[in-house]
Parts: sequence; structure tokens; C-alpha cells
Amino acid sequence: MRERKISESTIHRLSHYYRALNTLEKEHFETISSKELAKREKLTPAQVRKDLSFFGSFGTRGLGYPVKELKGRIAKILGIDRTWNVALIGVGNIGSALVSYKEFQRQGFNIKVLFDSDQRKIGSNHKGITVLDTDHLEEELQKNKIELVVLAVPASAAQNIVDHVVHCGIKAILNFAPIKLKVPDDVEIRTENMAMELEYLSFTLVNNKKGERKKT
Amino acid sequence: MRERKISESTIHRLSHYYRALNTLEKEHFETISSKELAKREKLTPAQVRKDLSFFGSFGTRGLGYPVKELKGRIAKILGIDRTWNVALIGVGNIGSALVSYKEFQRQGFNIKVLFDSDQRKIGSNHKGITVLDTDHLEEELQKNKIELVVLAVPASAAQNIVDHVVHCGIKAILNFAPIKLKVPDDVEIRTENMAMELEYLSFTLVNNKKGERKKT
DNA sequence: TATTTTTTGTGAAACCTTTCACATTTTTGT
DNA sequence: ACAAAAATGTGAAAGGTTTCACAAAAAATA
Ligand SMILES: NC(=O)c1ccc[n+]([C@@H]2O[C@H](COP(=O)([O-])OP(=O)(O)OC[C@H]3O[C@@H](n4cnc5c(N)ncnc54)[C@H](O)[C@@H]3O)[C@@H](O)[C@H]2O)c1
Ligand SMILES: NC(=O)c1ccc[n+]([C@@H]2O[C@H](COP(=O)([O-])OP(=O)(O)OC[C@H]3O[C@@H](n4cnc5c(N)ncnc54)[C@H](O)[C@@H]3O)[C@@H](O)[C@H]2O)c1
Repeated sequence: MRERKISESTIHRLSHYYRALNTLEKEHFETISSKELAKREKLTPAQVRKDLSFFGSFGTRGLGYPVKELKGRIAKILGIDRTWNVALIGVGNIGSALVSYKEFQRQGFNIKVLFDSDQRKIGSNHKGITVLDTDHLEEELQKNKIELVVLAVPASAAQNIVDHVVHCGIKAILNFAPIKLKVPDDVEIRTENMAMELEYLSFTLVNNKKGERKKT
Repeated sequence: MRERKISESTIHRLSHYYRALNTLEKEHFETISSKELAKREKLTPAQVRKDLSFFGSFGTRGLGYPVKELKGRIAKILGIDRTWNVALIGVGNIGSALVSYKEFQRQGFNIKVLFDSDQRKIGSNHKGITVLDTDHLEEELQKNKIELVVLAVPASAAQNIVDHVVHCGIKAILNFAPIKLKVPDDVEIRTENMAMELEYLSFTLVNNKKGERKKT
């Protein structure tokens, strides 16, 4: 096995490189240097090279990286060279927005099933997908070979659902409930916490951080 | 001036402490030790103490931190001991979900104005707020003393709008468009990129990161 | 009141991430 | 074919963040 210990920041930057390479491909670039790629992503060339070097040597000295090939390599690293079966639980305000969002589908995150506990919603149709009853959650997750779950239920319901989701072997969860959920070590859960981002912005506003950057 | 250089992680942890303290207050705790607070947030006690120590000495040795007071101190640090006037631009799928989300209002982020460029949406009402025409963006942002902008427009429209928003002095933006926006150094912009989170999850799935943690 | 226990606040150490700097390789130009 | 220029890949240095460990202070106990 190759040696692992890749930081979260590196993975996030790979996502950025991937988008940049997509654009570059559309602009008909054949190759790109770390310098130019860094400039587009507001990073340093060394950072770009170091990030990529964790996964192999993809470039050519004196020339740079082959756009199309590097894009493919990163897709493979990120696991987006395939599609994933996704279930969305909680078809409320945010859940509905997510179902309507075509970008996920296009990126290979295929929302296959929807769940809700509200009788008025069960059986209804969202973008061609029927809303199922959470009572049949585990059974349906398995039947549809779901690999990734998006959670958009109220915070109070989230932990209970996560327990079921984990119980049937799901290893990746994207959570929108503003709560810290308990999962076993081998399950990755990412929480999208908008309130926290607003608080960060609020902090920068009251601390005028950017204005008085250097320490006095 | 006090010496600054607080990391993003510290601020995010303050947000977590704040929520934990809220809960603790409801549970009628008078004081809390760094040990207990750390346990609730899955951190180390040293981390909690170090984070807080950047802002002062709020605890009592042998006893811990006074829950109510510490909560107030953190609120002040984060700038959430007040309300902020917020404008939301782009009342589509995700925009509508955000307007309906009462939690923001309750947290002091007061969505005062909505904007859209779609004639069918302009003049319509969302949760008691009328949608205004983006043609009058700068004028209305100023009139309503907006301090923070939430951007929920298509990626293709985002940069142009940001330029206007920045032009009338806004210093904090929460962006949902999956694109890297250019803003001056003194403007803080946070981008909520769900696709990137999904990609991170996808990476952990293909790399089975959690399972084979230790380097071989 | 004296002793033990608890717990903070904080320098120093350990750890992790980014940047530097340069040998090496390949391309480009003459 | 050779020299100059461009650009990678990577150890080492620098910079940041987290954890350790302990003195100091307060609380609890006897
Ligand atoms: N709306 C937003 O803009 C927003 C923003 C940030 C975070 N969030 C979070 O996202 C989550 C959903 O928010 P929302 O605004 O869409 O709420 P919502 O009430 O509109 O939707 C929640 C949905 O979950 C369903 N539900 C409730 N209990 C369930 C259960 N046990 N099993 C299955 N489904 C269940 C409800 O029937 C409803 O359809 C909440 O945790 C909220 O805090 C929402
Ligand atoms: N829907 C989701 O779940 C989701 C998830 C992640 C990111 N996003 C991002 O959020 C943004 C909005 O997504 P959406 O699904 O709500 O799209 P949407 O098309 O439903 O909404 C976009 C809204 O912006 C308005 N608009 C377009 N140009 C405008 C302009 N120049 N000025 C003002 N308003 C303008 C449109 O009229 C529309 O009401 C997009 O950038 C999208 O990529 C959406």
C-alpha cells in the first residue's frame, strides 16, 4: 500500500484544481504550469506541485502538466470518475433545493431516493423521484445500493436517522442539521454549517480583521 | 491595540463552544470545566483553554468557566451580541430555503431585503419581505444599511453582483455560487461549496481513509 | 486552618502545513 | 548540437497549530 496521510486542505485544493482544469480544457489549453494554475487559484506554485506530488509525478519539466490527463488523474483521486448513489433524507426547504440542483447529478452524485416522515410528502414526486417513508429507510438504502447520504432533517431528528444510516453500512454523510452527530470512526460525516460561516463573517466585521492585519 | 492573529479554526471552535454553552445553560449548569466542554465537542481540554486564552482569562482555577458569562463573552467576540442587517440576492431554490430558515433571524442575522433580476419574482413576497429589482441594488443596500450579503445567484452572475456589492462598502459576503470570486483584501467572502464537500466524502470512500488510518 | 484536589493559564515541545530553493529534466532557440 | 530558458519534484526551512506539562490559584475536604 502507498503511504497515506493527505490533509483535508490538500483534498479541497484538488477540487479547486479540478474545476480550474475543466475551464482550461474548455479554453483549449494543452498544458498548464504550476505557476499559472496557482495564479488562477490564488495559491503558490510550490503548493500546487507539493499537493500533486503526494499522488505521483504528473508533469513534464520545462513544460508543465497535461491539462486533460491531470484532470482525469484528479478525478480518479477524488473518486469522481464514476457515479455515486445518493439518498436525500428530509425533503423540506433545503432538501427540495438540493433535489432541484442539477449540478450534483452532473457531477456524478446521483440522488436516487428521497425520504421523509411527513405523510403529506410521502408518495409525492420531486424531479421524478418519489418520496419514500423513513420507516423503510434501512431496507430501501440497501435495495438501492446507496453509498452516500445527504441529511436535511431538523436537528432533533438527525441523530436517530444517522444511527439507522450507519447501521446499514453507509460510510459517508453530508449533514445540514446544525448539530454535532456521533458516528463510528470509520464513517465520514461532513457538516455544512451555514450559521457558523455567518458567525465567522460577523467576527471579521467586529474585529475589522482585514483592515489592521499586521500585529501592532 | 491588542495583538491579533486568531486562526479560522479557533473562530469556528468558538462557534461550537457557544452552542455547547447554550445547551449547558438550558441544562442549568453554572460552571463548566475545559475538560467537560472538550468532551462535549470532541476536543482536548488544552485546546479549549488555549482558544479562550487568546481573548482573556474567563475561568476560575479549581472551578472552571461560568457558563452564562462565558457564553456572553463569546457572543461579544463573535459579534453576535447584536443584530446584523442582511440582504439576500437571488431568490431561487437555495435562496428561498434560506429566507424560510428562521434560525438565522433568531441568531441575529436579520434578512431585511431580497433581490432578484427575474421580473416574475420582483415584487413578490417571501416571508413578508418583498423582492426588489437588482437594478436598484446599490441604492437599496445603502438605504437599508445592509452590512452583510448572502449571494444565491447562478455562478455566471455572481462576479458582477459582487462588484456592485463591494462598491457600496459591504465587507462581508456569504456566497453559494461554486466559483472563486474576486474581492478586495478588506472584504471577507466565505464560499459555501457543497460540491466540494461531496468530493471530499467521495475521496474518503475511494481511499477508505478511516479504515487504514495508520501509515503502512 | 491546613492539606488535598481540581482546574486554569501558558510557555515549550511536538506535530503539521506551507514555502523556499535548487538539482534535474525537458523544451526552445540559435 | 549546444546553450539558455522553463518548469517539475522534493528535501529542508519556516511558519502555524495543537498538545503537553506544570506552576499557580482556587475550591473542597478534613
Ligand atoms: N432552510 C435552510 O436554509 C437551512 C439552512 C441551514 C441549515 N438548515 C438545516 O437543514 C435542516 C432542514 O431544514 P429545512 O429548513 O429544510 O427544514 P424543513 O422543516 O423545511 O424540512 C425538514 C424536513 O424533514 C422532514 N423530517 C422531519 N423529521 C423527519 C424524520 N424523522 N425522518 C425523515 N424526515 C423527517 C420534515 O417532514 C421536512 O420535510 C435543519 O436541520 C436545518 O437546521 C436549513
Ligand atoms: N440549489 C441548490 O441546492 C444549490 C446547492 C449548492 C449551490 N447552489 C448554487 O446556488 C446558486 C443558486 O442556485 P439555485 O439552485 O437557487 O438557482 P436558481 O436558478 O433556482 O436561483 C437563482 C436565482 O437568481 C436569480 N438571478 C439570476 N441572475 C441574477 C442577477 N443577475 N441578479 C439577481 N438575481 C439573479 C434568478 O432569477 C433566480 O431566482 C447557484 O450558484 C448554485 O450553483 C445551489
